[in-house]
Amino acid sequence: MTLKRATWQKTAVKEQLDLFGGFVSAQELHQKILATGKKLGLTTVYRALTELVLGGEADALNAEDGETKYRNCTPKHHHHLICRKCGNTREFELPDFEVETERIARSHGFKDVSHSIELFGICSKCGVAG
Amino acid sequence: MTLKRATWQKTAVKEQLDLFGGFVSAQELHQKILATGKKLGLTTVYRALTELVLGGEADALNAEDGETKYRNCTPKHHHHLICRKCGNTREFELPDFEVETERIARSHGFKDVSHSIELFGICSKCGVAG
DNA sequence: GTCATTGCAAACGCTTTGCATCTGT
DNA sequence: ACAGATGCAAAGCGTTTGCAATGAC
Repeated sequence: MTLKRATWQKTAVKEQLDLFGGFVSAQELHQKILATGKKLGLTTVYRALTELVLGGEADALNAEDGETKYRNCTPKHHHHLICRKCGNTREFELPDFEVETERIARSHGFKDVSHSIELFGICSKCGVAG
Repeated sequence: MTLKRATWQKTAVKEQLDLFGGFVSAQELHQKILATGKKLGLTTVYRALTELVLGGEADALNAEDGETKYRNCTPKHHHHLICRKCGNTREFELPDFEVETERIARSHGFKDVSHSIELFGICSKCGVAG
């Protein structure tokens, strides 16, 4: 039996993820924790994040740059609009679509559905220059 | 100036991508081409795919397993419903949503928008067993 | 004949794993 | 004290790059 133990490292990871709010890569999170003066291994951050995702306390998303980004699970499900040039992200909600995806999945006999919706574009700042 | 040259390798990659229809990883595509008797390097497949994406002839998507999947750019934009257990995929369309995403992006000052929508769930076959 | 393209192997970056040590319970 | 957790270093995996040979133009 794999019984979980509370450690300050795991607490630090969850705390920083919470504090950050948006999507962060494991490595960025690691840097942020180190910056607070706490010293812990990158491996531990990965393990803590995996644990959080499995426990439903965090979401994972595969970004375009190949990194896996994590975020604290928020009660209100929202999506991201990401600038291809500067990487700046904005959040938006899709109340109707949440229902729609459920319907589509059901009609195909799928259940226990989750969805990943990301919009990529050029933001107003980068659009002027490029 | 980087002027493009036509090679049978690039043709083979585009041809197989076309023929496949859905999302394929570079490695899968490489295997498929080898299976047709043509011999070419994996590197070449990656380079050909990158070229196709830049040229707007193919789309790229970062899958959950960390691989980058490519597909031929189809006039009719559709999305995927993927089974978490068996990996089986089904396609669906979201005519309304195509417009909706455009609207959302615009309202945030974004332009030149593309979107990635993937639904993950448990299909009927796997749902019975598991 | 030139110069982009190919293809192998080595390099890369992110993530995972092996294993000895440490620590929460 | 025991079993899970940590952290370093090394392995793993998909992808990219360096460079000599090749082939399209």
